[in-house]
Amino acid sequence: MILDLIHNEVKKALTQIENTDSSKLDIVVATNNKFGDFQTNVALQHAKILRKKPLDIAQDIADRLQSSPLFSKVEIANPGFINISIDTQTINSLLTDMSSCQYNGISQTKSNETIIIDYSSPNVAKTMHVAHLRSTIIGDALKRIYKACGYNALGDNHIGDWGTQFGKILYAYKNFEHPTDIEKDSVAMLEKIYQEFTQKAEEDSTLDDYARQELVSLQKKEEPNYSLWKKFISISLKEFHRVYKRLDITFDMENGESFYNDNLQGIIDQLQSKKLCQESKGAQVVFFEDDKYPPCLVQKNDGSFLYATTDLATVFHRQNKLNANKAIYVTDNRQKLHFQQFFHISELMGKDYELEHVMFGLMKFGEGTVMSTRKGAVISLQFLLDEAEKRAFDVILDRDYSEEEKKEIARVVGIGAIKYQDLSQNPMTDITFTWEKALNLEGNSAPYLQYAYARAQSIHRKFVETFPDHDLKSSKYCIDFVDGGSSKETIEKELALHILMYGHAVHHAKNQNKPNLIADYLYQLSSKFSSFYNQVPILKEESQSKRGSLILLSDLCAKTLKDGLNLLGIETLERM
RNA sequence: GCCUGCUUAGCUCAGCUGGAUAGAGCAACUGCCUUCUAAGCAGUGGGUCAGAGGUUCGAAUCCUCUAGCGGGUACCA
Repeated sequence: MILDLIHNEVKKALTQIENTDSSKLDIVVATNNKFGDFQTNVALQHAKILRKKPLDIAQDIADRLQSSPLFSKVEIANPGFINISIDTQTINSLLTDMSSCQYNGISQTKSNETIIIDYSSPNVAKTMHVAHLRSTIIGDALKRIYKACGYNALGDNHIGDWGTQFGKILYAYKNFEHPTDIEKDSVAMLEKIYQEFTQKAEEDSTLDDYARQELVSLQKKEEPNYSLWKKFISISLKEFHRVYKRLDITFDMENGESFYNDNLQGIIDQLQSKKLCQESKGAQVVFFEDDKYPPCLVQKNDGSFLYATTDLATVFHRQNKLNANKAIYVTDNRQKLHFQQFFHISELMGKDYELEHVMFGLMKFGEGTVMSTRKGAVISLQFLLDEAEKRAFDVILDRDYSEEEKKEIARVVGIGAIKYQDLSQNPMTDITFTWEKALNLEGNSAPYLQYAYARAQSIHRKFVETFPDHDLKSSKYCIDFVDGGSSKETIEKELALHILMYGHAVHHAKNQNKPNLIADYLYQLSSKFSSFYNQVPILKEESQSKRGSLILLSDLCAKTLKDGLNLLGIETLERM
């Protein structure tokens, strides 16, 4: 909002000058406060077009900006920067606007577009482990961010509930020994017999044939396989949902792969009638023009379908039944080619909305952090969360809270820390898992942000207690920074300006599908608040009106922290 | 082979469509708890942005090449 304001003002000035192009106009926060609050390099960009010296152009623009009441100072600097200082009255009025804004300064999209976010997607009969964290948490954050910007964002959990592995599981379940009480410790049991099957099949390949028979029987919906399959799914879902609940993750729908079974043949028919696929080595294959991508199989030579087929069916289900305007898939970057292929195919088939693949890097494991399904040394998500909560609990062990409060604090801090360490990193880069980092509760971590919030809330409580007659509703922002002001005034203004950038940060994160941009913003916000906290004792401020202004600023900062953390799916605490 | 991604401080990572002195956290070191919560604040040290060219007023960022590491590449998802 503040940027839009400046943007419009500069644009106005620019249009008064001939042959300028305001489409490239970019306003950024000044890199150093000696360069004012914001800066732009439009003059430099126009030097060539206008065939003038950049400094002259900058001067011309600056002259036109001087008269704006929004700015207190407009200066030019070599080689052609324009440095803009915001008038404190402007800041005060923007803060007032933001305080009363129900969206906390996040501008809302006018189109009521439906965005499907496809994330998490665990496989039935497999334990969720740390590597599943990324898709789940990033997808959930994206959904929250899109919603905050006014979109109709829907989460879909595309569960892996179909495929060849079920033949193996069925065979193993029927023939291997396992606890009869399937409800107990069940996913672990299913996983165990699956591993057992894999081992035995290495020695005895006839097992694979038996598994195939079980699969065919399942595909024909024959009993008992069909019922068993349903049971495996319900057991798995039950366990997944326990984890989701702990992580505060929700979905608007959970259409697993099997949901699309009845549409798969239709996809092949369509591809064939449009001559998009052809038979090759007994399978149905899509070839791309100029061999842009390697061929993509949509039906195996035994007639069964593949990943790409299901995904194509999903694309058109979302188009026809959900009226999607956009679908975002959150998966790891190894699947890049697959997404390129089926995105391209769906384009040829007449897809009429936008598809986007948000990829993230692999989770790697450092020394001493073994990660192997075969060796059974997996770090389960449950275990990781338990550890995080334990670590958080230890920090407050001696504090004067009830046992129940301590548990709640440990829960919020522990889960928050796990989420934050993932979300604060650029999704694209590989993430190296270490216990040290995952359970870090200091520095740039969730507790740091939660702590800033809790401190602000604490001030608020004490403020109300100490000044019971103070009417907060009649308080006004009165930041009155003057050039060369004290460090108190400087940090106050810096904090205010940063708060005003919240809406921009959220949209930036949305446009790039990078929640870490919000994490970054919030870390800086907390850091500025912590400095402010140390330098400006609000309750000691003698002027009543100034005191009122400071508490409003602290409150707005707290509100923004809470709002922003919520976008990352991280809870806040009133005390910790 | 072909396609594709990565390489920034001792470690883990930011760095937006090119902009002013490349930033954080951890680790190390120095101060600060009778004052709104020290999960904190203030500060110090630490860099050939893998290497070489190019594009231009200006490059960690864009282009080309080289090296190292990773991922993908027809019946898995």
